Amino acid sequence: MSIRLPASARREQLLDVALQVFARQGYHGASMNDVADAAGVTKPVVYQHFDSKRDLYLALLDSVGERLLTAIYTATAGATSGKHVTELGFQAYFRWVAHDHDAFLLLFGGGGKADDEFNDAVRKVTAQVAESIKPLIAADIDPEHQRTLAHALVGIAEGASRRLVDNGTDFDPDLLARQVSDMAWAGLRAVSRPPTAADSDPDSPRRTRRASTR
Amino acid sequence: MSIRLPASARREQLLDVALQVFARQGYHGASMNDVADAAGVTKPVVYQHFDSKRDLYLALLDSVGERLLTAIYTATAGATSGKHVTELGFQAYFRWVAHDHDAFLLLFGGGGKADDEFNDAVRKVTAQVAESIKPLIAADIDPEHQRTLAHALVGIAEGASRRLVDNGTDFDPDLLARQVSDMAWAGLRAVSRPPTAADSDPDSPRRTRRASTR
DNA sequence: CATAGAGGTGACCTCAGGGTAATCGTGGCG
DNA sequence: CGCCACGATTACCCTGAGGTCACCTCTATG
Repeated sequence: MSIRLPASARREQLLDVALQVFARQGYHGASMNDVADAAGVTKPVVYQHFDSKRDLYLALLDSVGERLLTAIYTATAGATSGKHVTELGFQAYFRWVAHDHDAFLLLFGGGGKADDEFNDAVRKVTAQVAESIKPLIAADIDPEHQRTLAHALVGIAEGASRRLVDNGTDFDPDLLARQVSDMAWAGLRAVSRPPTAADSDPDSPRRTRRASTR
Repeated sequence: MSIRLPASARREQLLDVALQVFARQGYHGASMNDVADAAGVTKPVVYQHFDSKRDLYLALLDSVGERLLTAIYTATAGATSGKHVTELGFQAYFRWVAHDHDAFLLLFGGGGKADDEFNDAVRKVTAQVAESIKPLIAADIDPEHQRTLAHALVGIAEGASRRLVDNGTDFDPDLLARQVSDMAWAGLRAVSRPPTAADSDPDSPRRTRRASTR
């Protein structure tokens, strides 16, 4: 038999272990037995703490999403300028990825289930991140356009992270944040300002900026 | 019994139908019976054309990835400037998403399986897109940094698309491409040029740019 | 019209895996 | 010391789904 643990500790351990297992093997690739084994315990124990596999997985998604969001919120709370917010935000994101590797895989690793409830949990996170980004975007453009750009920025973080995570190489999140936020901030500034001569392209004359995405 | 089709036509139909089914229900959520039913046929027919579920899914990933890549390659072939390439590239991507909705979901919708072979198929696509983007990035920066930015750009397209696809709203891919590529191109230009006074932030003094991500 | 072969089907096998019921063992408390 | 309650286990059920086999049916062709 395994070491006995008080219920609350066991529950925490199960969440920890399940995160690893699901991150590595995906939702379907991981059986409840796998989770139990990884925790050094048998299946019914898992069911004493979580009603179902879904339940366990949702609990994980929530807790993991929460961690990312608070990391970003607290990191950017003390920022003094748009550029500063951008860099600190990316920094928090990449630190989270570097530190909480499995959490990133769980949310964005693609091992999930095509399930409305699961999708919602993930989308809610990205949407909230995007929302926290929106203030950085020039207020004089169409809100729909703003949202598009905000989600594009979230995509930047995801795209840069995924490559490194998939690659398996360790990386310096702070350096990454500088590299990426430099680009992102420059891009953000540009959308609100009239183009300079250097930006224009002789082959595609400047068109008028329309108002809506739809 | 269903309408009889010649083998090649049936195979094409199965690929078509399977794309829809897998895109909507995910790899695990869709059974081979579902695919067969959707094609108006029974399971053994599917197995006459594909050795296994994996086989079918991989065939789909390949064909779908191929479509995206050629769309981008042909679209950007005639471009005359970096900015132009950027816009045409995004345009091709977003048009692909708008037109081949299910293909996007299959590759990036997260309904996949946490499987090395599947991941490789998807990663190969994003890596190739990133590779085609790399020439746009200032050549005077570290190659690893270049790759990071290239993948970040791919992330932009993915992030912007995912929101719209998940949302279910139709969108104008060309408008989207303009909005996004404006930002992206401005960002790309900035990383190669020394920062202007307007870009600097009094609270975070300019640091020296280091060379590597590792 | 007979027949070969391609296209298609119903029924089945097998097994992984989610979930449960009954039981066991042990540590703390009266 | 005895016993209760909580933590854990063994053994099981049962459904869903991947995959296969033997058989059927239609159509083109000589």
